[in-house]
Amino acid sequence: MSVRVRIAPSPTGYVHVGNIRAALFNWLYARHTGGTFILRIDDTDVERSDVEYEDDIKAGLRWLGLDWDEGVDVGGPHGSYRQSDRFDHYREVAHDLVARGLAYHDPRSPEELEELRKVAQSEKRHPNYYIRRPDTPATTGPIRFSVPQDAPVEFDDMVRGDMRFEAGAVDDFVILRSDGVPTYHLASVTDDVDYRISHVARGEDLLPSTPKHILLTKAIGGSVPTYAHLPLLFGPDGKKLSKRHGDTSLRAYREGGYLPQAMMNFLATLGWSIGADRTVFTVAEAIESFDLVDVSKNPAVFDLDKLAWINGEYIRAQDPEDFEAGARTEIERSMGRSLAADDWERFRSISGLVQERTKFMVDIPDQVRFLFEEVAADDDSWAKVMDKEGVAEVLSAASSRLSGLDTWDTESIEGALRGMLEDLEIGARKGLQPLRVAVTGSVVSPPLFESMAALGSESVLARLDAAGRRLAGS
RNA sequence: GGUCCCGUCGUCUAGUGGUCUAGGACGCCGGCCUCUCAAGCCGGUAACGCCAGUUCGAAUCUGGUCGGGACUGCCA
Repeated sequence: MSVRVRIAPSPTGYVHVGNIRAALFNWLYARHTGGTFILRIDDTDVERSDVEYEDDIKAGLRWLGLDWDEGVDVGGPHGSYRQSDRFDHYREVAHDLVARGLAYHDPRSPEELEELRKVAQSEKRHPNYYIRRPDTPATTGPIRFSVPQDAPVEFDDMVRGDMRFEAGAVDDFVILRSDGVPTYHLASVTDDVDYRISHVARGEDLLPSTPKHILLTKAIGGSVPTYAHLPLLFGPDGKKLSKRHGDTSLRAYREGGYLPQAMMNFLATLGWSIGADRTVFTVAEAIESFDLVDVSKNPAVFDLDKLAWINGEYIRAQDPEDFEAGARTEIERSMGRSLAADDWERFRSISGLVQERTKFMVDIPDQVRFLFEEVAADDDSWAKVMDKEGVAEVLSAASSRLSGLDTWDTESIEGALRGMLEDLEIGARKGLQPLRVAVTGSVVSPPLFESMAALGSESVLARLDAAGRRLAGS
């Protein structure tokens, strides 16, 4: 039997990294087994669903390279792959269940049900002990599935092993709301059956719902898929990763200077390991060795420090041309203008040095802004190195040394400035920092000689001069 | 309260009865390199929640206990 897996996100918010991790595992499993990866949109909650969010989901998947074989946009043999298009079908399924005596209309009010739950709780019974089929049949109210009480529900979960739920612990859940809209349980199970889903790999938060899904699947005559419940992603505080922890939406990382390959790699290490001594690996390698049965049972904390490190690893490993192209995008966006030819050349002459020290793509503009426009030294940098004894001498000595240069390149600049250090009998640290601040506007910058070479003699000399004047004036 | 899940360094994990005085990675600390910042290199820090039991032998098996978590809706 061929593997058919799906992800079924609800478009009720920007796609969460936890859902993306689940998508990744499903995708890896499909690619590893040569199976089919399906994208279905679970938009039964019409109130909260929005196309903007569906677009966000698709954009996120595309960004990461998680291509789907069937589903929204790409189509397939099973219709639209959007649940809101199939409401009539779900209603038929629900009413058919009622006709066969496997489900029933529940005429009780929410208040009555609430009361029953309270009673059950006070008696320390299963909370839904009393939420069962009333003695007298009704024809109005939401439709509940009548949970068979004769046998426990058992299944073998690919990550958790043998699972067993007592029938009495499963409540008669609603499958069709009184307004005729199907619930998640009905729509999801119906689709999984119709689409011939073979494996359902989803978050562990759905584990308690699984017995319901199995029972429903059997009731509508489908074959039960193999389940794999993935460990949840936690925030630093050990609670389910949520908005409270800041950036839980994939979009935040897409816009935050992270490389998609780095994100993929990081997500793959959460709950899965490719081997004892490896952390960084390619997508192809992950596909090669991934299997749902190897997924860990325990929850994983989403560690931003490690993500940042992996991102740096990927940035340094990028092809120089790719890095430059990505950097250009960031720089132009930050500066609000496109780079002129000479701007671009200046950047390219030190791009290798920038690549080595970039952790996030969005940090690039600040590192090289001095190449494109005049930069005023920030107060901290100025106070730290310029308000010191002998700085004026350093500035003028450097200026005269540099202005006498015939060739303007890294070697000659370094030669000139080393000579200056000897003349002044001061160390490199003390003698070069003022020049760095004067030229780049900051105590932190790419290497000085290369930066000067890239900027050009005219600008360098002018900035040294300007710094000297600012020093004299203060 | 109930049902269910989980428990190896701060974090992600390797580990399936002996090769574990528990390995790797991030982080952190120290050093080297060095024009700043990174990167790189070297070294260090730090864990089998606890108690019984099984066994010649347990991180690995069993029971209990403690701790954490998810679910408990006409949301998904």
